[in-house]
Amino acid sequence: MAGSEGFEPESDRVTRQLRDDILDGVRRPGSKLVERELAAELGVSRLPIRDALKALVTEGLVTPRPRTWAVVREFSPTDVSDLGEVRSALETLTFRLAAQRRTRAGLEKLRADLDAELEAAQRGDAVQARRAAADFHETVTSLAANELLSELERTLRSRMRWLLSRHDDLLGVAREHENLYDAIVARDVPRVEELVLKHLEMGRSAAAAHLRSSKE
Amino acid sequence: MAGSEGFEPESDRVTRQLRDDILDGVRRPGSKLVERELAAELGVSRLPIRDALKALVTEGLVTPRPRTWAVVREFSPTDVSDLGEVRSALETLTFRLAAQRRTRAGLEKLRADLDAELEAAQRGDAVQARRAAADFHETVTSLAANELLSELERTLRSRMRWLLSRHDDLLGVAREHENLYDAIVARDVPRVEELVLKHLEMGRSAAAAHLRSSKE
DNA sequence: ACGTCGGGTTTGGTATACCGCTAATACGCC
DNA sequence: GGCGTATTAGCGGTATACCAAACCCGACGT
Repeated sequence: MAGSEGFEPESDRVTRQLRDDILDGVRRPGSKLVERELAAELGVSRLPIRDALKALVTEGLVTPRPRTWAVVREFSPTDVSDLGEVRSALETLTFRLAAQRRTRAGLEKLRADLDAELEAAQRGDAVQARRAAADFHETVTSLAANELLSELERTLRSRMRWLLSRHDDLLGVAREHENLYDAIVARDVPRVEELVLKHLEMGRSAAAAHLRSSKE
Repeated sequence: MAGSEGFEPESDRVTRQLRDDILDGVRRPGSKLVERELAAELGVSRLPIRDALKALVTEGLVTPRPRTWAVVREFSPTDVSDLGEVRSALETLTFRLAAQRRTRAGLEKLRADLDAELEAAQRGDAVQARRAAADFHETVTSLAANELLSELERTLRSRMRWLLSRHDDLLGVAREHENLYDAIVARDVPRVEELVLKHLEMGRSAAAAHLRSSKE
Protein backbone atom coordinates (compact mmCIF):
# COMPACT_ATOMS: atom_id res chain seq x y z
CA MET A 1 0.00 0.00 0.00
CA ALA A 2 2.83 2.36 0.82
CA GLY A 3 3.05 3.21 -2.88
CA SER A 4 0.45 5.39 -4.55
CA GLU A 5 2.28 8.34 -3.01
CA GLY A 6 5.08 10.17 -4.70
CA PHE A 7 3.55 13.59 -4.81
CA GLU A 8 3.71 16.19 -2.13
CA PRO A 9 2.28 19.70 -2.32
CA GLU A 10 4.59 22.44 -1.25
CA SER A 11 2.15 23.35 1.52
CA ASP A 12 2.61 19.94 3.12
CA ARG A 13 6.34 20.37 3.20
CA VAL A 14 5.94 23.80 4.76
CA THR A 15 3.47 22.42 7.30
CA ARG A 16 5.89 19.73 8.33
CA GLN A 17 8.75 22.17 8.61
CA LEU A 18 6.78 24.57 10.77
CA ARG A 19 5.35 21.79 12.90
CA ASP A 20 8.77 20.35 13.59
CA ASP A 21 10.15 23.80 14.36
CA ILE A 22 7.43 24.37 16.91
CA LEU A 23 7.60 20.92 18.46
CA ASP A 24 11.40 21.04 18.61
CA GLY A 25 11.24 24.36 20.37
CA VAL A 26 12.94 26.27 17.55
CA ARG A 27 9.90 28.52 17.46
CA ARG A 28 8.98 29.28 21.04
CA PRO A 29 5.43 29.51 22.39
CA GLY A 30 4.13 33.02 21.93
CA SER A 31 6.49 33.91 19.10
CA LYS A 32 5.13 35.65 16.04
CA LEU A 33 4.29 33.83 12.84
CA VAL A 34 4.20 36.46 10.10
CA GLU A 35 3.13 35.13 6.73
CA ARG A 36 5.44 37.22 4.59
CA GLU A 37 8.41 36.53 6.86
CA LEU A 38 7.81 32.79 6.78
CA ALA A 39 7.32 32.91 3.03
CA ALA A 40 10.69 34.58 2.60
CA GLU A 41 12.43 32.25 5.07
CA LEU A 42 11.11 29.09 3.49
CA GLY A 43 11.38 30.31 -0.06
CA VAL A 44 7.74 29.95 -1.04
CA SER A 45 4.88 32.34 -1.64
CA ARG A 46 2.29 33.32 0.96
CA LEU A 47 -0.27 30.79 -0.20
CA PRO A 48 1.42 27.62 1.01
CA ILE A 49 2.22 29.47 4.24
CA ARG A 50 -1.42 30.32 4.75
CA ASP A 51 -2.41 26.73 4.09
CA ALA A 52 0.21 25.50 6.55
CA LEU A 53 -0.83 27.92 9.28
CA LYS A 54 -4.43 26.90 8.86
CA ALA A 55 -3.46 23.27 9.18
CA LEU A 56 -1.43 23.95 12.31
CA VAL A 57 -4.32 25.86 13.81
CA THR A 58 -6.55 22.81 13.45
CA GLU A 59 -3.75 20.74 14.97
CA GLY A 60 -3.77 23.09 17.92
CA LEU A 61 -0.17 24.22 17.58
CA VAL A 62 -0.89 27.75 16.42
CA THR A 63 -3.21 30.40 17.82
CA PRO A 64 -4.70 32.57 15.08
CA ARG A 65 -5.47 36.14 15.93
CA PRO A 66 -7.80 37.52 13.27
CA ARG A 67 -6.47 40.48 11.37
CA THR A 68 -2.98 40.23 12.77
CA TRP A 69 -0.19 37.71 13.03
CA ALA A 70 -0.62 34.23 14.47
CA VAL A 71 1.47 33.04 17.39
CA VAL A 72 2.88 29.71 18.47
CA ARG A 73 0.43 28.29 20.95
CA GLU A 74 1.13 28.38 24.64
CA PHE A 75 -0.19 25.35 26.47
CA SER A 76 -1.79 25.78 29.86
CA PRO A 77 -2.31 23.19 32.58
CA THR A 78 -5.95 23.20 31.56
CA ASP A 79 -5.00 22.24 28.03
CA VAL A 80 -3.00 19.34 29.37
CA SER A 81 -5.81 18.06 31.53
CA ASP A 82 -8.32 18.52 28.70
CA LEU A 83 -6.11 16.42 26.49
CA GLY A 84 -5.85 13.80 29.20
CA GLU A 85 -9.60 13.49 29.45
CA VAL A 86 -10.06 13.14 25.72
CA ARG A 87 -7.28 10.60 25.53
CA SER A 88 -8.86 8.55 28.31
CA ALA A 89 -11.99 8.20 26.21
CA LEU A 90 -10.41 7.80 22.79
CA GLU A 91 -7.48 5.59 23.67
CA THR A 92 -9.58 3.24 25.73
CA LEU A 93 -11.64 2.71 22.61
CA THR A 94 -8.61 2.51 20.36
CA PHE A 95 -6.79 -0.09 22.38
CA ARG A 96 -9.92 -2.13 22.99
CA LEU A 97 -10.72 -2.26 19.29
CA ALA A 98 -7.09 -3.00 18.50
CA ALA A 99 -7.16 -5.95 20.87
CA GLN A 100 -10.31 -7.24 19.24
CA ARG A 101 -9.39 -6.66 15.60
CA ARG A 102 -5.61 -7.03 15.44
CA THR A 103 -4.24 -8.98 12.54
CA ARG A 104 -1.04 -10.97 12.38
CA ALA A 105 0.59 -8.47 10.05
CA GLY A 106 -0.43 -5.52 12.19
CA LEU A 107 0.93 -7.21 15.27
CA GLU A 108 4.29 -7.66 13.62
CA LYS A 109 4.46 -4.00 12.75
CA LEU A 110 3.51 -3.14 16.32
CA ARG A 111 6.21 -5.42 17.70
CA ALA A 112 8.75 -3.70 15.45
CA ASP A 113 7.69 -0.25 16.68
CA LEU A 114 7.88 -1.46 20.25
CA ASP A 115 11.34 -2.99 19.85
CA ALA A 116 12.60 0.21 18.26
CA GLU A 117 11.19 2.21 21.16
CA LEU A 118 12.65 -0.07 23.83
CA GLU A 119 16.01 -0.10 22.15
CA ALA A 120 16.13 3.68 21.75
CA ALA A 121 14.93 4.26 25.31
CA GLN A 122 17.59 1.97 26.70
CA ARG A 123 20.20 3.76 24.60
CA GLY A 124 18.92 7.04 25.99
CA ASP A 125 18.12 8.32 22.50
CA ALA A 126 15.15 10.53 23.35
CA VAL A 127 14.43 11.66 19.79
CA GLN A 128 14.24 8.14 18.41
CA ALA A 129 12.34 6.84 21.42
CA ARG A 130 9.68 9.50 21.05
CA ARG A 131 9.40 8.92 17.34
CA ALA A 132 8.99 5.19 17.94
CA ALA A 133 6.43 5.84 20.68
CA ALA A 134 4.42 7.95 18.24
CA ASP A 135 4.67 5.18 15.66
CA PHE A 136 3.45 2.72 18.25
CA HIS A 137 0.35 4.79 18.86
CA GLU A 138 -0.27 5.23 15.17
CA THR A 139 0.03 1.51 14.54
CA VAL A 140 -2.32 0.66 17.37
CA THR A 141 -4.81 3.07 15.88
CA SER A 142 -4.56 1.41 12.50
CA LEU A 143 -5.15 -1.94 14.21
CA ALA A 144 -8.42 -0.58 15.52
CA ALA A 145 -9.63 -0.49 11.91
CA ASN A 146 -11.76 2.61 12.32
CA GLU A 147 -11.12 5.29 9.73
CA LEU A 148 -12.64 8.08 11.79
CA LEU A 149 -10.55 7.13 14.77
CA SER A 150 -7.46 7.34 12.60
CA GLU A 151 -8.47 10.79 11.45
CA LEU A 152 -8.88 11.99 15.01
CA GLU A 153 -5.56 10.45 15.95
CA ARG A 154 -3.91 12.43 13.18
CA THR A 155 -5.31 15.70 14.44
CA LEU A 156 -4.30 14.87 18.01
CA ARG A 157 -0.87 13.60 16.99
CA SER A 158 0.82 16.97 17.32
CA ARG A 159 -0.54 17.51 20.79
CA MET A 160 0.59 14.00 21.69
CA ARG A 161 4.07 14.74 20.44
CA TRP A 162 4.03 17.91 22.49
CA LEU A 163 3.00 15.98 25.58
CA LEU A 164 5.61 13.34 24.99
CA SER A 165 8.33 15.95 24.58
CA ARG A 166 7.61 16.95 28.17
CA HIS A 167 8.10 13.39 29.33
CA ASP A 168 11.33 12.27 30.91
CA ASP A 169 10.80 8.63 31.79
CA LEU A 170 11.00 7.23 28.28
CA LEU A 171 11.92 3.76 29.45
CA GLY A 172 8.86 3.71 31.70
CA VAL A 173 6.66 4.65 28.76
CA ALA A 174 8.24 1.98 26.63
CA ARG A 175 7.65 -0.66 29.28
CA GLU A 176 4.00 0.33 29.56
CA HIS A 177 3.74 0.03 25.81
CA GLU A 178 5.18 -3.44 26.08
CA ASN A 179 2.54 -4.42 28.61
CA LEU A 180 -0.13 -3.02 26.32
CA TYR A 181 1.33 -4.96 23.43
CA ASP A 182 1.17 -8.20 25.42
CA ALA A 183 -2.43 -7.55 26.39
CA ILE A 184 -3.35 -6.86 22.76
CA VAL A 185 -1.68 -10.07 21.66
CA ALA A 186 -3.66 -11.96 24.30
CA ARG A 187 -6.86 -10.14 23.33
CA ASP A 188 -7.23 -9.43 27.04
CA VAL A 189 -9.65 -6.51 26.84
CA PRO A 190 -10.09 -5.85 30.58
CA ARG A 191 -6.35 -5.78 31.07
CA VAL A 192 -5.92 -3.45 28.09
CA GLU A 193 -8.38 -0.99 29.56
CA GLU A 194 -6.71 -1.12 32.93
CA LEU A 195 -3.30 -0.51 31.37
CA VAL A 196 -4.52 2.39 29.26
CA LEU A 197 -5.82 4.18 32.30
CA LYS A 198 -2.56 3.61 34.12
CA HIS A 199 -0.66 4.80 31.05
CA LEU A 200 -2.66 8.01 30.92
CA GLU A 201 -2.21 8.65 34.62
CA MET A 202 1.53 8.46 34.15
CA GLY A 203 1.53 10.89 31.24
CA ARG A 204 -0.64 13.28 33.16
CA SER A 205 1.52 13.42 36.26
CA ALA A 206 4.71 13.73 34.23
CA ALA A 207 3.36 16.68 32.26
CA ALA A 208 2.06 18.32 35.42
CA ALA A 209 5.45 18.02 37.05
CA HIS A 210 7.05 19.51 33.99
CA LEU A 211 4.73 22.48 33.91
CA ARG A 212 5.35 23.11 37.59
CA SER A 213 9.10 23.04 37.18
CA SER A 214 9.14 25.32 34.14
CA LYS A 215 6.99 27.81 36.00
CA GLU A 216 9.57 28.63 38.64
CA MET B 1 -11.72 45.66 21.97
CA ALA B 2 -15.36 45.21 22.91
CA GLY B 3 -16.38 44.46 19.37
CA SER B 4 -13.90 41.77 18.55
CA GLU B 5 -16.85 40.00 16.95
CA GLY B 6 -18.93 41.27 14.09
CA PHE B 7 -16.57 40.21 11.34
CA GLU B 8 -16.87 37.13 9.20
CA PRO B 9 -14.38 36.10 6.55
CA GLU B 10 -15.83 35.37 3.17
CA SER B 11 -14.50 31.83 3.39
CA ASP B 12 -16.72 31.11 6.39
CA ARG B 13 -19.77 32.19 4.51
CA VAL B 14 -18.77 30.01 1.58
CA THR B 15 -18.10 27.08 3.88
CA ARG B 16 -21.53 27.38 5.43
CA GLN B 17 -23.21 27.64 2.05
CA LEU B 18 -21.44 24.59 0.69
CA ARG B 19 -21.98 22.59 3.86
CA ASP B 20 -25.70 23.29 3.87
CA ASP B 21 -25.92 22.48 0.17
CA ILE B 22 -24.32 19.11 0.80
CA LEU B 23 -26.27 18.29 3.94
CA ASP B 24 -29.54 19.35 2.32
CA GLY B 25 -28.83 17.12 -0.64
CA VAL B 26 -28.59 19.99 -3.13
CA ARG B 27 -25.14 18.73 -3.99
CA ARG B 28 -25.37 14.97 -4.27
CA PRO B 29 -22.75 12.51 -3.02
CA GLY B 30 -20.20 11.90 -5.74
CA SER B 31 -20.84 15.15 -7.58
CA LYS B 32 -17.90 17.22 -8.71
CA LEU B 33 -16.68 20.25 -6.79
CA VAL B 34 -14.66 22.30 -9.25
CA GLU B 35 -12.98 25.33 -7.71
CA ARG B 36 -13.43 27.64 -10.68
CA GLU B 37 -17.08 26.66 -11.10
CA LEU B 38 -17.88 27.21 -7.44
CA ALA B 39 -16.04 30.50 -7.47
CA ALA B 40 -18.18 31.67 -10.37
CA GLU B 41 -21.42 30.36 -8.83
CA LEU B 42 -20.85 31.94 -5.45
CA GLY B 43 -19.34 35.12 -6.78
CA VAL B 44 -15.99 34.88 -5.03
CA SER B 45 -12.48 34.08 -6.10
CA ARG B 46 -10.84 30.68 -5.88
CA LEU B 47 -9.11 31.26 -2.55
CA PRO B 48 -12.15 31.34 -0.28
CA ILE B 49 -13.38 28.29 -2.19
CA ARG B 50 -10.14 26.48 -1.50
CA ASP B 51 -10.37 27.38 2.17
CA ALA B 52 -13.95 26.20 2.35
CA LEU B 53 -13.16 22.94 0.59
CA LYS B 54 -10.30 22.29 2.97
CA ALA B 55 -12.58 22.91 5.94
CA LEU B 56 -15.20 20.57 4.55
CA VAL B 57 -12.58 17.91 3.97
CA THR B 58 -11.65 18.01 7.65
CA GLU B 59 -15.34 17.85 8.49
CA GLY B 60 -15.55 14.73 6.39
CA LEU B 61 -18.10 16.05 3.93
CA VAL B 62 -15.78 16.28 0.94
CA THR B 63 -13.35 13.77 -0.52
CA PRO B 64 -10.27 15.45 -1.99
CA ARG B 65 -8.60 13.79 -4.93
CA PRO B 66 -5.08 15.20 -5.29
CA ARG B 67 -4.42 17.02 -8.54
CA THR B 68 -8.01 16.91 -9.68
CA TRP B 69 -11.43 17.97 -8.53
CA ALA B 70 -12.90 17.07 -5.15
CA VAL B 71 -16.22 15.26 -4.82
CA VAL B 72 -19.04 15.28 -2.29
CA ARG B 73 -18.38 12.42 0.07
CA GLU B 74 -20.36 9.21 -0.19
CA PHE B 75 -21.00 7.63 3.18
CA SER B 76 -20.76 3.89 3.52
CA PRO B 77 -22.23 1.63 6.21
CA THR B 78 -18.68 1.32 7.52
CA ASP B 79 -18.50 5.10 7.95
CA VAL B 80 -21.71 4.99 9.95
CA SER B 81 -20.49 2.26 12.25
CA ASP B 82 -17.11 3.99 12.65
CA LEU B 83 -18.90 7.12 13.71
CA GLY B 84 -21.00 5.13 16.15
CA GLU B 85 -17.90 3.70 17.82
CA VAL B 86 -16.26 7.08 18.17
CA ARG B 87 -19.44 8.61 19.51
CA SER B 88 -19.75 5.87 22.10
CA ALA B 89 -16.38 6.86 23.48
CA LEU B 90 -16.62 10.62 23.13
CA GLU B 91 -20.22 11.14 24.16
CA THR B 92 -19.91 8.94 27.19
CA LEU B 93 -17.14 11.25 28.31
CA THR B 94 -19.02 14.38 27.29
CA PHE B 95 -22.19 13.55 29.14
CA ARG B 96 -20.34 12.29 32.19
CA LEU B 97 -18.34 15.50 32.46
CA ALA B 98 -21.44 17.55 31.78
CA ALA B 99 -23.21 15.81 34.66
CA GLN B 100 -20.28 16.51 36.95
CA ARG B 101 -19.55 20.09 35.90
CA ARG B 102 -22.90 21.53 34.90
CA THR B 103 -23.66 25.01 36.09
CA ARG B 104 -27.03 26.53 36.76
CA ALA B 105 -26.80 28.85 33.76
CA GLY B 106 -25.74 26.02 31.46
CA LEU B 107 -28.58 23.87 32.69
CA GLU B 108 -31.06 26.58 31.82
CA LYS B 109 -29.71 26.84 28.30
CA LEU B 110 -29.91 23.07 28.00
CA ARG B 111 -33.51 23.04 29.19
CA ALA B 112 -34.35 25.68 26.60
CA ASP B 113 -32.75 23.60 23.82
CA LEU B 114 -34.63 20.56 25.04
CA ASP B 115 -37.98 22.31 25.18
CA ALA B 116 -37.48 23.67 21.68
CA GLU B 117 -36.67 20.18 20.46
CA LEU B 118 -39.65 18.56 22.16
CA GLU B 119 -41.98 21.21 20.89
CA ALA B 120 -40.72 21.00 17.32
CA ALA B 121 -40.77 17.20 17.36
CA GLN B 122 -44.35 17.16 18.59
CA ARG B 123 -45.28 19.64 15.90
CA GLY B 124 -43.61 17.40 13.34
CA ASP B 125 -41.22 20.16 12.30
CA ALA B 126 -38.23 18.04 11.34
CA VAL B 127 -35.95 20.92 10.41
CA GLN B 128 -36.40 22.74 13.70
CA ALA B 129 -36.27 19.53 15.72
CA ARG B 130 -32.95 18.57 14.17
CA ARG B 131 -31.55 22.02 14.68
CA ALA B 132 -32.60 21.95 18.32
CA ALA B 133 -31.15 18.46 18.75
CA ALA B 134 -27.83 19.71 17.41
CA ASP B 135 -28.00 22.66 19.79
CA PHE B 136 -28.67 20.26 22.64
CA HIS B 137 -25.53 18.33 21.84
CA GLU B 138 -23.49 21.48 21.51
CA THR B 139 -24.73 22.80 24.84
CA VAL B 140 -23.99 19.53 26.60
CA THR B 141 -20.50 19.69 25.19
CA SER B 142 -20.02 23.20 26.52
CA LEU B 143 -21.21 21.97 29.90
CA ALA B 144 -18.40 19.46 29.87
CA ALA B 145 -16.00 22.41 30.09
CA ASN B 146 -13.29 20.82 27.99
CA GLU B 147 -12.03 22.97 25.15
CA LEU B 148 -10.54 20.09 23.19
CA LEU B 149 -13.77 18.15 23.45
CA SER B 150 -15.60 21.15 22.03
CA GLU B 151 -13.16 21.30 19.14
CA LEU B 152 -13.72 17.66 18.32
CA GLU B 153 -17.47 18.13 18.59
CA ARG B 154 -17.24 20.90 16.03
CA THR B 155 -15.43 18.71 13.54
CA LEU B 156 -17.88 15.88 14.12
CA ARG B 157 -20.92 18.16 13.99
CA SER B 158 -21.40 17.84 10.24
CA ARG B 159 -21.30 14.08 10.41
CA MET B 160 -23.80 14.22 13.25
CA ARG B 161 -26.11 16.40 11.21
CA TRP B 162 -25.77 13.91 8.38
CA LEU B 163 -26.66 11.05 10.69
CA LEU B 164 -29.59 12.91 12.18
CA SER B 165 -30.96 13.72 8.75
CA ARG B 166 -31.33 9.98 8.24
CA HIS B 167 -33.34 9.67 11.40
CA ASP B 168 -37.10 9.47 11.38
CA ASP B 169 -38.13 9.09 15.02
CA LEU B 170 -37.48 12.65 16.12
CA LEU B 171 -39.83 12.44 19.07
CA GLY B 172 -38.02 9.37 20.31
CA VAL B 173 -34.71 11.21 20.09
CA ALA B 174 -36.16 14.17 21.94
CA ARG B 175 -37.48 11.95 24.71
CA GLU B 176 -34.08 10.34 25.13
CA HIS B 177 -32.58 13.78 25.35
CA GLU B 178 -35.06 14.59 28.08
CA ASN B 179 -34.00 11.53 30.05
CA LEU B 180 -30.38 12.55 29.61
CA TYR B 181 -31.22 16.03 30.79
CA ASP B 182 -32.86 14.68 33.93
CA ALA B 183 -29.85 12.49 34.66
CA ILE B 184 -27.49 15.45 34.20
CA VAL B 185 -29.59 17.55 36.55
CA ALA B 186 -29.46 14.75 39.13
CA ARG B 187 -25.71 14.29 38.56
CA ASP B 188 -26.51 10.62 38.18
CA VAL B 189 -23.38 9.52 36.33
CA PRO B 190 -24.14 5.79 36.03
CA ARG B 191 -27.58 6.54 34.62
CA VAL B 192 -26.11 9.07 32.18
CA GLU B 193 -23.70 6.49 30.85
CA GLU B 194 -26.44 3.91 30.51
CA LEU B 195 -28.66 6.37 28.64
CA VAL B 196 -25.87 7.47 26.29
CA LEU B 197 -25.27 3.90 25.22
CA LYS B 198 -28.99 3.37 24.65
CA HIS B 199 -29.13 6.64 22.73
CA LEU B 200 -26.30 5.56 20.46
CA GLU B 201 -27.83 2.17 19.87
CA MET B 202 -31.01 3.85 18.68
CA GLY B 203 -29.15 6.13 16.29
CA ARG B 204 -27.19 3.23 14.93
CA SER B 205 -30.17 1.05 14.15
CA ALA B 206 -32.10 3.92 12.62
CA ALA B 207 -29.25 4.80 10.29
CA ALA B 208 -28.74 1.17 9.37
CA ALA B 209 -32.42 0.82 8.50
CA HIS B 210 -32.19 3.93 6.40
CA LEU B 211 -29.19 2.72 4.47
CA ARG B 212 -30.91 -0.58 3.81
CA SER B 213 -34.07 1.04 2.53
CA SER B 214 -32.26 3.49 0.26
CA LYS B 215 -30.31 0.58 -1.20
CA GLU B 216 -33.31 -1.09 -2.77
C1' DA C 1 2.67 60.84 33.27
C1' DC C 2 -0.92 59.35 30.66
C1' DG C 3 -4.28 59.09 27.05
C1' DT C 4 -5.09 59.70 22.15
C1' DC C 5 -4.26 59.75 17.39
C1' DG C 6 -2.07 58.41 13.06
C1' DG C 7 1.12 55.97 10.11
C1' DG C 8 3.21 51.67 9.04
C1' DT C 9 2.26 46.85 8.99
C1' DT C 10 -0.33 42.61 8.41
C1' DT C 11 -4.01 39.93 7.18
C1' DG C 12 -7.99 38.58 4.12
C1' DG C 13 -9.42 39.02 -0.21
C1' DT C 14 -9.28 39.50 -5.52
C1' DA C 15 -7.36 39.06 -10.10
C1' DT C 16 -4.26 37.04 -13.25
C1' DA C 17 -0.90 33.99 -15.05
C1' DC C 18 1.73 29.78 -15.52
C1' DC C 19 3.00 24.87 -14.86
C1' DG C 20 2.33 19.98 -14.45
C1' DC C 21 -0.70 16.49 -14.00
C1' DT C 22 -5.45 14.39 -14.88
C1' DA C 23 -8.87 12.89 -17.53
C1' DA C 24 -11.82 13.15 -21.44
C1' DT C 25 -11.89 13.17 -26.15
C1' DA C 26 -10.67 12.05 -30.79
C1' DC C 27 -7.86 9.68 -33.63
C1' DG C 28 -5.76 5.73 -35.84
C1' DC C 29 -4.88 1.00 -35.93
C1' DC C 30 -6.37 -3.58 -36.09
C1' DG D 1 -16.80 -1.47 -35.95
C1' DG D 2 -14.30 -1.97 -31.62
C1' DC D 3 -10.38 -0.91 -28.93
C1' DG D 4 -6.10 1.02 -27.39
C1' DT D 5 -3.46 5.09 -27.73
C1' DA D 6 -2.20 9.92 -28.38
C1' DT D 7 -3.66 14.52 -28.23
C1' DT D 8 -5.93 18.17 -25.92
C1' DA D 9 -8.69 20.55 -22.81
C1' DG D 10 -9.40 21.14 -17.93
C1' DC D 11 -8.11 21.50 -13.22
C1' DG D 12 -5.43 22.15 -9.03
C1' DG D 13 -1.12 24.16 -7.03
C1' DT D 14 1.66 28.00 -6.90
C1' DA D 15 3.45 32.72 -7.76
C1' DT D 16 2.88 37.68 -8.10
C1' DA D 17 0.64 42.04 -7.62
C1' DC D 18 -2.63 44.89 -5.57
C1' DC D 19 -6.47 46.72 -2.41
C1' DA D 20 -9.14 47.52 1.82
C1' DA D 21 -9.79 46.95 6.61
C1' DA D 22 -7.93 46.48 10.99
C1' DC D 23 -4.42 46.11 14.15
C1' DC D 24 0.11 47.61 16.60
C1' DC D 25 3.02 50.81 18.35
C1' DG D 26 5.23 54.92 18.86
C1' DA D 27 4.89 59.85 18.73
C1' DC D 28 2.42 63.61 20.04
C1' DG D 29 -0.36 66.57 22.89
C1' DT D 30 -2.50 67.56 27.15
